[in-house]
Amino acid sequence: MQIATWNINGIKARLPEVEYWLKEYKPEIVCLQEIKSIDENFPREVFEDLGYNVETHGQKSFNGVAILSLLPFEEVNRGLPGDDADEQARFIEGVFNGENGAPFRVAGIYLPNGNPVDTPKFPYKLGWMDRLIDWTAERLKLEEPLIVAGDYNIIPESIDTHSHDDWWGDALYREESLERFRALQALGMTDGLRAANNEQAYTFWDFQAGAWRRNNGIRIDHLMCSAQATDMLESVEVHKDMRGREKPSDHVPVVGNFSF
DNA sequence: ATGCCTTAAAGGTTAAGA
Repeated sequence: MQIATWNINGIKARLPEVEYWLKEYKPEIVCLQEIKSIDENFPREVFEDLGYNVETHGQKSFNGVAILSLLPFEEVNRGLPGDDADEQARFIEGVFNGENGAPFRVAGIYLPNGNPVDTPKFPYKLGWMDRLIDWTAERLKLEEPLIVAGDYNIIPESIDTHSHDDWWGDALYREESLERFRALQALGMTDGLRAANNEQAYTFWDFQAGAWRRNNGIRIDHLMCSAQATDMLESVEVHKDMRGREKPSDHVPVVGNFSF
């Protein structure tokens, strides 16, 4: 089973690319971020025609997440718990039944960027991560396969950037952010690509300054897996080719191949 | 990079992104 995450940077502009990619790879479950659309305007029929069940958590203009699934949803939850005042659409969770009938969970997240760090955006990011840690700790008690997939806006290690010095200090790559990412790992969530392939692979290249041409990328899109999911993880592919196409997103799909 | 592009949504520009 292929479970994927992709920050598409606007469904309206990216629809042809997403459609092409779904037809090419037919992943069972896809978490999309930055749909930049309200639920009513999300082109769900396009995906339903391809056999996907569609659940969205959108908002006007910015953010917004969705899950596309060839499997029926047993349950859907929207919004990261822990702050009723948070109106940003950055979290959606789906529960599915595997081949053996046992449930597994996939959450799609768009973790706040947090820049600039001297503005409220940074404490918002840290608070969001604290809530994600709390939520993850609760879910892990279920001892189910759990995959939290998404744009984490976190560079885990120096190998995940073309330049440690250029990025260190940025909200994506500094102590306060990384200590929370490590807290997720300490709970038992495993970085899928590092565990399965352990290779350098960027998932984002800026639109500006020839970042793609110069391969100035960073790895910020992750498949974090509970022990039960990691046991069934066979490989992780980063679909780098999608960045070189006609109207690309600045992120590329990250796809996990699981044995369930 | 003091945003060097690209997006959405507005509205003849602005805010946001990482």
